[in-house]
Amino acid sequence: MDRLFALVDCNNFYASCERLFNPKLVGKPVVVLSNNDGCIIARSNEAKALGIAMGTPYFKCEKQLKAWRVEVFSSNYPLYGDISSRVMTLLKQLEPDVEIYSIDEAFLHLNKIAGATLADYGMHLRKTILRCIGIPVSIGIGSTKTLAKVAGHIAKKNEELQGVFDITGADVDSILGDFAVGDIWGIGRCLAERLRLRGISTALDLKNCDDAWLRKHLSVAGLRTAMELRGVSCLTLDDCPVSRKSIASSKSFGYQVESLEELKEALATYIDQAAVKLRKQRALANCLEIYLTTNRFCKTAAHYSARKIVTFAEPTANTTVFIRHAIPALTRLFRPGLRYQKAGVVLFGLVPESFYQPNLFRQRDHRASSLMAAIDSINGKWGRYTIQHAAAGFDKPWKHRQEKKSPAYTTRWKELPLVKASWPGL
DNA sequence: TCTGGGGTCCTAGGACCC
DNA sequence: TCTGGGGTCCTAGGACCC
Repeated sequence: MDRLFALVDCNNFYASCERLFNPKLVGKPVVVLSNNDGCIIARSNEAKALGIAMGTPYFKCEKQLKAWRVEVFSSNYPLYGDISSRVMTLLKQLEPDVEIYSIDEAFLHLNKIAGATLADYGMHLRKTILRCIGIPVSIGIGSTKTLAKVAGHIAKKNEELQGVFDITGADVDSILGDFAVGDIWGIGRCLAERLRLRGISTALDLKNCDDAWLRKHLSVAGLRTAMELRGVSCLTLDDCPVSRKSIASSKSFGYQVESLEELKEALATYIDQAAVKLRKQRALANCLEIYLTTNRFCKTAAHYSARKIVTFAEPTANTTVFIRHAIPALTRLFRPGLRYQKAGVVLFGLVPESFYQPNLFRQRDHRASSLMAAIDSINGKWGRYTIQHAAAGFDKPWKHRQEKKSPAYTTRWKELPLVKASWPGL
């Protein structure tokens, strides 16, 4: 029996999440901003129809959006994360083999079913998700992941398909001939431009390229993409989640920060966030990288960006150790008189907790891991920052902007949606 | 004034080894 | 004049993804 791939992609996911608990947004143009209310990262169909481009800096289009009466939201990750896990849980109930690819996409394995077309089955999945969760999805079906992605793209763009397209039953070459090379999964802006200069502008052109040429100019990844377009499956369904190889935390500041003290607070806060993720993954880090940067768009001052990697004597998940090593490194990178825009931390060289190798010359500090576990448990119960390192500061004035955030409807008791009912005659 | 954040993979080149 | 060969590991940088 042929195993086929389906890609389930939530339409305009963040904008759709905002609509779930705010039905007055239905039919209206909605956009969602990135962290720090910086750029537009999600748009409803109505917003797309107005010509609002993905990634536009908010400050450049704020007036225009107001004039068009576009509804604008800061990103609300607790909400999107929760809705995403509901969609994924439902998918796993409907199909056994599911790979969660991103917050709004999943790949599935489909089996050919006697008596029903794959498109019919896709339609059934789509309707079930819409009925149970309220999120519209597009579904693409193909013999490889890359072809399923192509099919998903077509399903989304062509209304008459009602959100589902099965490329296996279609004239693949004629579809690929109309499909821009830059829209292929794995071909980004740079490669698309490089290909275009060589006269390769459609997916069909790429599919028909010579293997040796592809290997040389686009590396193994490009060759693999072309193979997948030919129907040769090179990418498998990855249905057990792999542990991360690095954990990062960084954010732009709400204003340009000049003082070392504020940078220290911010960095300690980001370290704290990354360390919590690390411990959740039951892992230890061997290395930590810190970096800070001034505004790269600023034309009046030279851009400064610096980073420093610290390696530990033994892998750890202890926030105190991370902060103790990071602060001196930050102090060395700090240049007075500059206006810093962003700082961040990356924990890497991760190993599972169970792989911990004791240091011959040192005794493991078991009290530290108990302390971390206690802090995580308190913060888990009473909320983030209930207990924290003093180094992370308290007021955090440098924090990023989030001026238009909707409530955490599904993850905070205090922010549950209110339902108002009125009865005639009462 | 104001331009996101968090990941992965691949390659080239240098350092180093025998 | 002519300065090895083969291998590993690490890092930086570039490209991609959502």
